[in-house]
Amino acid sequence: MRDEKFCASNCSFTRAIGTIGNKWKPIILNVIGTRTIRFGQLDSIVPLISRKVLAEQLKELEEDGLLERLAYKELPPRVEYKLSEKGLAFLPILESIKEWNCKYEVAPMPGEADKKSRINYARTL
Amino acid sequence: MRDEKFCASNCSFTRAIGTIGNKWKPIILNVIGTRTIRFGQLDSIVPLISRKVLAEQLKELEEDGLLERLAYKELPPRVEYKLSEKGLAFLPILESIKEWNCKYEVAPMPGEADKKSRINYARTL
DNA sequence: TATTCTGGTTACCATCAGGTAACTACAAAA
DNA sequence: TTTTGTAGTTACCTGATGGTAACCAGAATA
Repeated sequence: MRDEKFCASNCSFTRAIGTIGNKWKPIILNVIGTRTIRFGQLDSIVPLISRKVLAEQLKELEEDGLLERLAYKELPPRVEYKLSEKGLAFLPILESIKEWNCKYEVAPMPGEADKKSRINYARTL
Repeated sequence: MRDEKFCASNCSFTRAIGTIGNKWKPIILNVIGTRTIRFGQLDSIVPLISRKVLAEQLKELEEDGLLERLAYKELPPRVEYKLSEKGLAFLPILESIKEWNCKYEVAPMPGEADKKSRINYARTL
């Protein structure tokens, strides 16, 4: 999921893209935002993602220092995720992507059809 | 390459990620920057990308309004690419990703080994 | 006693991304 | 006459991605 060749580049930008440049990580970071959230919540809030992929992404985000994972030794288990300082510092970038897209996106809904089939990953969901 | 489900979301942010949230597009946009560049130049400047994938990405970027394509009716053909207003407006976001990564990236080169195998996508390359 | 609850992991399988090599057109140069 | 150069496209093939379903522990609940 992480691109190993990109991550091995001597270019900082390329390494950054190798780390967070896939489709799920920005979505997950955006969904978490400033809150603390459990695995099961993420699994139900982020649509279309499988537990397997979600677990992979969370593990990589933690390894890359964007995410903090708190596991409570209980049964049934409880695990909480929240953004680290590095992860929080990435949120303004996500905000500027939103602004950029709102400003320049053309014809977001040709025909206004099948609104119900659409997905919503907004943090407010 | 574009994620069709994301692009069909009713969430603007999700659509944005569906459009530019893959590993090649930020790299290509960064390499082009503010200059005008030909297909063959991109093909040789961006390492590890195949002509096939490069052509796909450029076509999608053009369709999504980030890129302008100027084809001269000559033989052999000449085609020039440059960022549109929308594409240029995305460059500051790439800059902030660079700053973010420089600030928070940890241990970019464990052991300082095999520097020569590293890739460089910097615009100055 | 059987079920539920959580946060995963594993095996298996299908789809897809992406690489390579060959091919196109046509003009100019060798 | 053959080669070169540009900007792709196409067929083919392989390796990665990602989905599904089953399974785990062990306490609490029914």
